[in-house]
Amino acid sequence: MPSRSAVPDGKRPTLSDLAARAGVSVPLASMVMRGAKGPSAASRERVLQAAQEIGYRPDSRARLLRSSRSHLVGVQFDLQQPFHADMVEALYAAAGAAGYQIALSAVAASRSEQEAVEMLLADRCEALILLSPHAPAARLAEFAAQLPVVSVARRLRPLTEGVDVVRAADDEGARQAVDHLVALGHRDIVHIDGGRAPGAADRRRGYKSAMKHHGLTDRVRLVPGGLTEDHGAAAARTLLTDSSRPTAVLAFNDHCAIGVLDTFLRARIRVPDEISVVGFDDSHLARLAHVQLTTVGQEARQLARRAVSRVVARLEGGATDDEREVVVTPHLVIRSTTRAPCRS
Amino acid sequence: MPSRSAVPDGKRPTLSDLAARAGVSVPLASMVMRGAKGPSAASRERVLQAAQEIGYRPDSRARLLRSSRSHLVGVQFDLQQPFHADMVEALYAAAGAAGYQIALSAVAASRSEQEAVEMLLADRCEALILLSPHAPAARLAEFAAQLPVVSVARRLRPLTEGVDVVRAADDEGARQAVDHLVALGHRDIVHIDGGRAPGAADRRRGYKSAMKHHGLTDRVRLVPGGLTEDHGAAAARTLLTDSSRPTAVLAFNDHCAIGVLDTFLRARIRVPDEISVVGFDDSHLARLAHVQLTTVGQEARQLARRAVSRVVARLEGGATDDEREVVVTPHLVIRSTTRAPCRS
DNA sequence: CATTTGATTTATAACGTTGTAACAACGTTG
DNA sequence: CAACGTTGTTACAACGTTATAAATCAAATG
Repeated sequence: MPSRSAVPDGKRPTLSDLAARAGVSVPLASMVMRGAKGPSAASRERVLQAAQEIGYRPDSRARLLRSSRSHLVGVQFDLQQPFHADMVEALYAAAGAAGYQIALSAVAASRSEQEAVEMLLADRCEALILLSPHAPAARLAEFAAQLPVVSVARRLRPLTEGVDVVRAADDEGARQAVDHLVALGHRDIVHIDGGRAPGAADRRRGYKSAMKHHGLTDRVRLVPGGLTEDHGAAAARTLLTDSSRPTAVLAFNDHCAIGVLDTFLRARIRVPDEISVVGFDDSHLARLAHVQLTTVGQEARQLARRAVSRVVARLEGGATDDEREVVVTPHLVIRSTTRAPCRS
Repeated sequence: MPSRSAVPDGKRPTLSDLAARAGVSVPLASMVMRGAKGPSAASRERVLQAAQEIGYRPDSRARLLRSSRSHLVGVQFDLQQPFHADMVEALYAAAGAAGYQIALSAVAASRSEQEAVEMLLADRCEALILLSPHAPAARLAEFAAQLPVVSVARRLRPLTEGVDVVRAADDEGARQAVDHLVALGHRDIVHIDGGRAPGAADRRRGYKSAMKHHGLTDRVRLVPGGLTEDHGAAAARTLLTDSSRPTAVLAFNDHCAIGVLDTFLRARIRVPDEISVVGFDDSHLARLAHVQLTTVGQEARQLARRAVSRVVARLEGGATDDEREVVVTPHLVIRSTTRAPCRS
């Protein structure tokens, strides 16, 4: 059996191995390793040198155990949602900047939110950031009784005690999309909605209010849709068999928009020449070279920053109640699926 | 400020809080919580009751610190790769079944593999499972000197000391795709390759050898491609401007195949009526309702199982050197982008 | 020279858990 | 009745780290 490290017995080297090697005391080695001020330049040098030699790495578990603060934020995300991937990346950055670490726990078909959260709690996280949690508000409230909880992208109404919400302004996003289309000259703008999905009601409302604002109340048209390509494709087929075809479509999200695009492509309807399509989320789907979907961006970076700063505020005592719900303004990402209608 | 738990001072309840509440000693409470045999039914009842009341949760960090074994496997994955999402899900299941837990560490544009691994090591993982690692073999070898390392989907040649490899048989996958197309009656089968990407050489080889096996050596045709939709689209355009168009295309991966499909669709070439397309990976892209791509499945579940059992073998001493490289046979998933050619 | 100061370093005690060994309390057995 | 298992319980020490306070030492002061 090959040796696993520079320490004879094959165990992972500890602070006392390090201290012994450097010829100093354990606490001093500790101070050097965590960059505390105090040790002289010479000692620091010796310890770091020794650390290099024996391949010492601090054991974060022991560290966290000792200090009452763990500076660890648990993040629950869904493996299959591209938007969550963007969020997790942004969260790493935001948390790091605030001096916190992140513990990931994934949700998937075979792994429930319950399991995911249990694990984060066992890991001694100081706070939870849940991406689009599906758990009932009551369960979230239970967690919130133990530690700060932030729900990202899932709105809670009424505001649940102790659970902060950070989300995009879905209504505002839909409004921006409509404004953009109207500015291009569109009037017959259809919204394929998301039914009972989180955010769907807001997007519907934003769509309607924007149409009204542009004096197009009589052109408002909702087609039942959903979250998937299939929903989009089905809705698009409905539009095709229709006598009066709209000149623009605002889909519930990118997935749905992709289904719409594909159906149109197969039906030989050119996008954006004959009809414009707008999605929602700015997921990586929208950015695919052959898709280049105009879409409403959710500003993952912003959402992440706000979620983290909310958590930090709660933990470090700067939380104010007027920020229990943080709403981030989304912004339209204009790509190649929108253009002026060929004739108005 | 609202109270955060059932314990007065707002701290997370510990074993001694629990023991005090239940009127027993700390070790006894510990035994109950970890389900050890010994405590009487009455004590067990009392402790569990108390745990319920004060919302006690074992602190996994303290647990792991105490016991020399952590039973923790670190998994490094790429947030943006759908195939990794499938693998992570399968790994949770496989590790759980083997009595191990998983610590996730993500790689993304703003987070390097180096950082990801550092964090896993600090977390006291006993082994690493790296999904398609890009780090140079030398770095992997360094890690392997400290703990068991498994590289999934990235082949290492020569076999790096201490690093196990678990991967799909890329050549066999390509072979299966060609066999399927030939069985349908295709003879002019083009391969859009992946250049220098991991696995590309094997897929190329499998393609060529299968063609040869079917007596189609003179029909072998390679078009330079790559990993993205753009690469596929570019290659497809090359094929379009060509005098003799093939009847089937085997793309390097699903992304590439999607680019091909889209280009054909825009050029009014019907798939699979006029031309068949096969992808590679069986990522969620292939499963999209409007894509339904015939593709070579990588068997995430199998790969995960083998990776975990490899790790367990190393940790528990059942490792044999003849399994340093585990190759899992992929299997073709036939969907709607392949069909017999309209005329041979 | 005794004493204070400031800069380094160290001893000690935690953090929350679990393994080991010891300890009661009990009925059994020779 | 003493020795003996059982069964259930507990004291104690450890895991690797860090916070606190105490100790050391050189230089600077009175």
